[in-house]
Amino acid sequence: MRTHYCGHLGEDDIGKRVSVCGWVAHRREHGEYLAFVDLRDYTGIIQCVVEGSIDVRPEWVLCITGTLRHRPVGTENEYLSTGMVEITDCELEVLSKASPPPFPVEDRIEADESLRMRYRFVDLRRPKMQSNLRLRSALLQSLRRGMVDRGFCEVDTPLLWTPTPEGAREFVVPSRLRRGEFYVLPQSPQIAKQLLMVSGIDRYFQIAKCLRDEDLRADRQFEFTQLDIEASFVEAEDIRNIVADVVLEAIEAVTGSDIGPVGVLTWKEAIDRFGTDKPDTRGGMELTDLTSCFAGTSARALSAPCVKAIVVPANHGDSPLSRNMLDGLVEHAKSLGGKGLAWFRVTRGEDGSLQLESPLVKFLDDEEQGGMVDVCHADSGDIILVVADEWRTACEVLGGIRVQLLNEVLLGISNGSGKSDTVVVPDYVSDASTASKERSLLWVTDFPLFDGVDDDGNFISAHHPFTMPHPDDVGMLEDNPLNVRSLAYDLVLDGWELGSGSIRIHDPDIQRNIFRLLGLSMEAASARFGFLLDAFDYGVPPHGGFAIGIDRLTALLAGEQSIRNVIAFPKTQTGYDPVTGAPKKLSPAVLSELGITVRSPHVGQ
RNA sequence: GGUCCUGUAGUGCAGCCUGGAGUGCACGUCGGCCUGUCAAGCCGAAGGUCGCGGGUUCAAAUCCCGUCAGGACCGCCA
Repeated sequence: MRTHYCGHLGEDDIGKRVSVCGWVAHRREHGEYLAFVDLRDYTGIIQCVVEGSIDVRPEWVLCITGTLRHRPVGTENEYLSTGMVEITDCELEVLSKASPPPFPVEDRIEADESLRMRYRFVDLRRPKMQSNLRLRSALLQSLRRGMVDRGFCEVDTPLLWTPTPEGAREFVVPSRLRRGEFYVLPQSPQIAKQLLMVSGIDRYFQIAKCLRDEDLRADRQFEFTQLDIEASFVEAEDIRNIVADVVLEAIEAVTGSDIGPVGVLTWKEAIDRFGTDKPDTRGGMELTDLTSCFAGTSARALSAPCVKAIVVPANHGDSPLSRNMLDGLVEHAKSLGGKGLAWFRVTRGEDGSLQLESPLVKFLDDEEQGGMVDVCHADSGDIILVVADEWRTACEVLGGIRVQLLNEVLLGISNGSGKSDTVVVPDYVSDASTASKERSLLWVTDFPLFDGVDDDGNFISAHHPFTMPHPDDVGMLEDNPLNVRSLAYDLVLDGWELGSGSIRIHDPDIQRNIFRLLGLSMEAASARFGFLLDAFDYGVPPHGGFAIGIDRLTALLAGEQSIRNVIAFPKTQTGYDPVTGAPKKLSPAVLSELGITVRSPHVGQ
């Protein structure tokens, strides 16, 4: 049926009789004797010349057979990859007619997202979405190749699984054969892959679907894809090197740019300097510590165990933020859990000295004001934003403000889908290269082992209960557990957490101790994942692993702000699938067979 | 569970603050004209539950309350 793809035709093919298949992108009729049809497939668009009148409409599916020739001099189209040639003497076969599409199949038209979701099959025809899906495919292929080349063995693990202790809500699947009992869909293949280490698989990987019943976000869907990795007889450094190599290779393969090497920050440093455990190190505005400046301050707003600041640089000597924007930031700080946000405008007084303007200035003595300006290296026109609180809260609130400023106010990051006003069908490789620019790729290491204490006084795993404590800190497990670091590490790209991993506990004594601190009795532990503990009795190698979020990596490389744009059929924020209408009610017969009675919502609460 | 933004013709918007006839723009659709366009051009036509419900008012797209849907975020979540 087809001899060539539309976008592949070029001057080398001139003179050939060709057949192309695709969708009508545009049609231009010039009366009775001349018409043009632009036919589109995923590779691009080719112009076909029809001498006579035609009856075709946009998005009809055609097979066009004709002779390829040079376009007449002066009619070439430099914006089209096939713009030097055209198909003439066309025979048109209509393979399928089509209703007018609900929105134009072009990148340059911004269609409403809910409409795009409902007609996803049309949306995916758009060149940008095509390039996103193909970028994802190329990325997966490269990652898989990288793992296989390093001796990793791809193993499938079950989707019908058992509850595991990772903390996220799980999707539940009723059993028909064992009425009243349930499977859950895995939040990750974590325990399965640890079992595989006991089995001597040595190096495992899987491109795995993970399912978590948690609220959705721009970077979170119920179901997402991870490159899941586990290896035996390794240390954290080994895992990190493998992951870094594979990821850098894959990024270079699909974008053409080498963004290595991968930086390293400890968790404490990341929080201290950037106020987040997933810092985007681009854009400056690191956090400055002002605690010592306000050690004995009488300003109640700044009297706290920790005082942190960021300096927003002057914009051509002028204040970078209006009063309105500052008010917005104060609100944002509160929504992030801060008590507030203090701001100070730095100005130059009549005598040439730097002065501060702020509602708080009257509460600060000269030494405090001068100290703040000095420590911040602030200059006229700058704005100093200050949060005073416990160390972690102060850092994290200011970190959230920093992200807000970098994303929305200062950088004005484009979403990458806004196209220029050309008709070039973007080639996914070159498009991704354009989007890559400068990147911030780094490891965050030395996470705390515990995140805090729950209401019952038990410690909460920061990662999961099988994470190995840092060997240097094991002595603190009894006296000072919250300061114990773990052998867990995250990979962070441009401020997005790309993945995380750890060295696992393989020593039963340490594991028992951790369970105890987590408030998990051995009975409770063995009820939940006794099969893993059993397995560990039969010869467990030291092991550790990692998991990389494919959706996020693809979105970043594609220049997309939401992973929905790199997933073929995503769900909305309320978990609805606009294409199929899922989730739906089940018939009483089906429910009965499963032994399930549905209580209507809002009853019995 | 919460905060914020959006909802007007098939599509993308303007109108809303400051109430006065569904008021307008562009694209698309349909019809006509047009032999080198490429987001073709020109002429004409059709196309509306202003998301939905209630309230205020002589009068509501506009103001108020509620609700639904989509989105961003907090909580939650590797």
